[in-house]
Amino acid sequence: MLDERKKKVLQAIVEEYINTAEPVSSNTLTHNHGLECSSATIRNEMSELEKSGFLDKPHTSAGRVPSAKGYRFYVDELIKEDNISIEEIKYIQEKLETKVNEIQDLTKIATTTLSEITHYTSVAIGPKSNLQIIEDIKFVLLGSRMLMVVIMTDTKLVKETIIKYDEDITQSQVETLNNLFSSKLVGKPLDKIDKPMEEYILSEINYSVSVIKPIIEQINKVVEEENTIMLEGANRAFELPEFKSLEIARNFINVLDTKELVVDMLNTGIAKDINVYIGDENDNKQLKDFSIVTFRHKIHGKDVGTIGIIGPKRMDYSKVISVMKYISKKMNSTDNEDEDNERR
Amino acid sequence: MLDERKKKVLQAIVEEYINTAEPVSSNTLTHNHGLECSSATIRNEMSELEKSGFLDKPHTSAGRVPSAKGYRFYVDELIKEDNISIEEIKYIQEKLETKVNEIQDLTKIATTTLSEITHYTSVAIGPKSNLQIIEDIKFVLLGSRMLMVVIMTDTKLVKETIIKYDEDITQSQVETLNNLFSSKLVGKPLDKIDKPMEEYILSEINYSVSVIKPIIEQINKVVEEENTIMLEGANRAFELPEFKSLEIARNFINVLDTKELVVDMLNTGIAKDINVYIGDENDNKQLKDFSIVTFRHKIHGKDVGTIGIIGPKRMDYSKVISVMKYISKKMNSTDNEDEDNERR
DNA sequence: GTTAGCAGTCAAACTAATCGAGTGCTAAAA
DNA sequence: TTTTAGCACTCGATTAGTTTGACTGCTAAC
Repeated sequence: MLDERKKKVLQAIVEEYINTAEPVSSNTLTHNHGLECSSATIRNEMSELEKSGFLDKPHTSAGRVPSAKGYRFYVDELIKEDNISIEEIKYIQEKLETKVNEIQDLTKIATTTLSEITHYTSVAIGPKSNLQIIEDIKFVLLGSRMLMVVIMTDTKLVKETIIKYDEDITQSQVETLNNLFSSKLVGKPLDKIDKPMEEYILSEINYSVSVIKPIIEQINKVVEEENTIMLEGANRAFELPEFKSLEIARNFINVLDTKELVVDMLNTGIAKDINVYIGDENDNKQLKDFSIVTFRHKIHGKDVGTIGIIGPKRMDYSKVISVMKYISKKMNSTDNEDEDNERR
Repeated sequence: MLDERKKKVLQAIVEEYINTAEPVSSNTLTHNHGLECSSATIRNEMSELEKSGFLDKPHTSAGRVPSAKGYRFYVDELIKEDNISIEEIKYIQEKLETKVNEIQDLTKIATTTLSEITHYTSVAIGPKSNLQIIEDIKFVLLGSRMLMVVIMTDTKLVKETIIKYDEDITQSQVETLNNLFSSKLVGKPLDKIDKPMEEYILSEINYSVSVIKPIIEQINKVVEEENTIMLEGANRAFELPEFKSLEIARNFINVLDTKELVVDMLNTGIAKDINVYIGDENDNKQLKDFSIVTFRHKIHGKDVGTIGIIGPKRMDYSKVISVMKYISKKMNSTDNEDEDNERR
């Protein structure tokens, strides 16, 4: 499709633009990048690249900037080597080796590290509830009138919720609840308790509906609830020249402030190890000026969360992708060790 | 200190500036506010108010804007009546009557409502740990290798943490832990477990240190941990004309993104029901362009959290303070009902 | 196919001129 | 003594006009 030199020119333009945020002129390329030809030749190449839609021109007498198509080609075809330093690898290793007890903590660490190294804003959410299997469910009485329900899934995600009663709950009631709920729900997907199941549970138990009802309500509520969103380095975005535009800044804040948008953002696209959405490839209009790169963290092949980066279209894709690849690999290997431990 | 007319003029300027965000001229006041004198007279008054430091002038041929001292006087002396509508009262009542099981949920609702009504950004944090008394502590085994510790305090705040083991934990171990820890810690302040106590616990128990150590570590960690920060309506700030200045916008994001700053912000000043910090009254430089209004939510006279508003210096103090007063009153009365219930 | 060279383009930077909202002062009126 | 009308003055904001220079695109020679 594109001959070797055109590829080189495109690559040089993308990389130059990523660094400087200024439209790239034919001259800059002859001087700085190892292209063995004159600016006139480069102009010809640029002109053709523009015709085929890889480049845009802000106006006649400016240089060229990559179009969405240009970035896409760059990401898909032109990034070859990993762009990650030994120091960065060491730093990531160190961070990810921190001992954690809950997956959420690991996700948090990964999200922070990702933002630190790439200097972009990173976000993360947990897995969809109904993809998980309930592995254990326990009731705990706090004081005499607060009852906590704790649910653990096969991915070791722990959800808890509290019900407050107007009358005392006895320890023997708690035992009964423990037995009943674990016999009925363990092994089932973490999902809303449906009517038949509710009826069944109610029929099985010999005391007040007023105790059981709120429990089921609360479980359904906590299950439906989207997982907490983790957000790191939102302030870093403000260092970008792109943020001089108030509209862009506002869109950015708006997106990050709207839970649904972030969830959407992280949930679109499932196919590859690492997903890249460039500018208007995103469905959401407010995201048109941004690019998003995501990956899914898996345990035993099951999703336990999605971590992503949101930055300008002019994002340093090669760095972001490399770092993400490494973190993703590292997180999987950590899981495997755990798995091994558990099997021992 | 200030005669009646000067007060009137100052009040008019503050209110006009709050509405328009434009420097206020002597003319505007004669036309719109019930001041029975000419613009010349007002100019004389303004000039004197400026000399005594209540007003600032952006430049010679602009109108006047209130200085920090001006706002302060306005807040302390000139706001008389409540500025809250029946609709707003109804809305708040409705929201705060939502049945909640945990205080955090109530705090969250209050924070959201506050932001919705005032159109400013609101933040909240929980109480300082060591001010609370442990009322119950329970251990729950999840699966065979995950142990959850749940602590409830006298303010009904619930903290939980998880410890992951490499070997199985038995149910009888859990019982022993339950007995030991509740006998030792219930009634004590929610604080780090000190060395002597640790020694004592270790000496009392007849099985492996490797089980106990991580528990104490985790408890100490979760106790030290600052409470989650709740943040509502950060995007609303971007509607303000003040945010045209990139520096201000960046400061704002920076503050909200730095946990320590938000905690600081909410923790300074404890004296009054409602605390107002105007511009550089704040210690932190990054807050110099903002004002902060906070109040503490109490149960049985003990702090259970601080809720605050952060907005421009040109904040609608009368509205914010009125709404906050009402929410604060309402939250306390809700607590009292609970208290009554519990005593019944 | 490449390149030197030159005309043409256009945003950005600079300059000058004008406008007008607002003050401060003075002197007369109340 | 206080208030007010009136006028000169100030100074940022706006507008228009000019220059600059970083680009491209084309042409013609290599």
